[in-house]
Amino acid sequence: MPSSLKIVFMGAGEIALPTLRALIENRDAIELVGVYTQPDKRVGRKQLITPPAIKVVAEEAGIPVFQPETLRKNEAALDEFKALECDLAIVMAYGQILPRDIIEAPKIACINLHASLLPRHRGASPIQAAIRDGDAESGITLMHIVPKLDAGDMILKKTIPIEPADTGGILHDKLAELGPTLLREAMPLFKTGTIEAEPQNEDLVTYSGKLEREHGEIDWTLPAAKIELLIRAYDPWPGTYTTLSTEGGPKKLKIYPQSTVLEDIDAPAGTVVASGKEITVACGDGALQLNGDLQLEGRKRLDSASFLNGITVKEGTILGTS
RNA sequence: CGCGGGAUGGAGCAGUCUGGUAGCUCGUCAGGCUCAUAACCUGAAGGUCGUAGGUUCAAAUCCUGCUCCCGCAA
Repeated sequence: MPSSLKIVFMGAGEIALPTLRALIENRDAIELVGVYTQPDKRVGRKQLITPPAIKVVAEEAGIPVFQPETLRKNEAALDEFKALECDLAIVMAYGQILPRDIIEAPKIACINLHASLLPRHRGASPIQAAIRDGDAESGITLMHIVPKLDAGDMILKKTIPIEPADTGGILHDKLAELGPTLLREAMPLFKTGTIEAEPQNEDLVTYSGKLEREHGEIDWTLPAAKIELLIRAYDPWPGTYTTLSTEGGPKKLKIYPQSTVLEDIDAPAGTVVASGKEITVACGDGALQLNGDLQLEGRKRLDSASFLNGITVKEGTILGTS
């Protein structure tokens, strides 16, 4: 009788939730001995201490939760991890680079679910990068963890197409649902001990770093098609914005999907060339008709027609840093 | 007490500094024009100005408490 696998799950991002839930529901076949996630952090306007959703779900299921600030050069945390004596460590959007000692601790393997088709888009923002770069498809890759970030040999992949209406948020949710499926297919491999893995082609590697709010500032000198991708890729995080000068001074203007690329418009980048129920902005190549919601700093998010009822944006207005 | 903006007919805003008849864009309804229209013209309905108190002859406007929303920050 094969004893059930002892598993440690490590994750922090929302994308890991369906996978964690699947593991919890599958506790007949496996033994979930611990869940690692990020420490509680101050969140929101009120700066309330908020636990990660992963922690809430794990605690509801009665699974021990660990939230070390870091695992690097942390003897106590390392001993704690080893004491769990797990067979398998499953990592998904954990937000920490694991030191070698942790990687080598599990008896069978330390594996990672990464939200891209590796070797494309290693790093912290693979979902946004896939849309931003105009990829035709994305997916989840299951791989072995090595000390180098997202560079391990690949075990399994699941691919889905990127639809024209997909935003970072939509694709994120689709990929999150892929996690449990992928794991279900992979689990038998670990039980039998035969794991075939394919090395990544280093020539095809791309990286996408952690995104900050400032990355969402629109550079109107880019081609319209590029900006359209950016607006979709960065919704809902980090969001895209430009600057609109008002009587009260320059204000941040958030721009939400969707938008339409128009050809054959010749005007300086950032110029509003049409203003009706929506505004059209000239870009480095072509122009972009902003059909999605707009939101001015301090105001509510509005559909573009409502927004323009109250705030007039005349043709000829220049958006961006003035 | 992290910093800041806001709450005004159904929607979005102006008016607040310098108290004195409630205004704009849109929507709704009715009528007109038109082959026709989401277009255009005319008219109408619809507001205890977030909430509680204070100052005043008089408060959307000045003062104070409270609630809710949003931008930054994390």
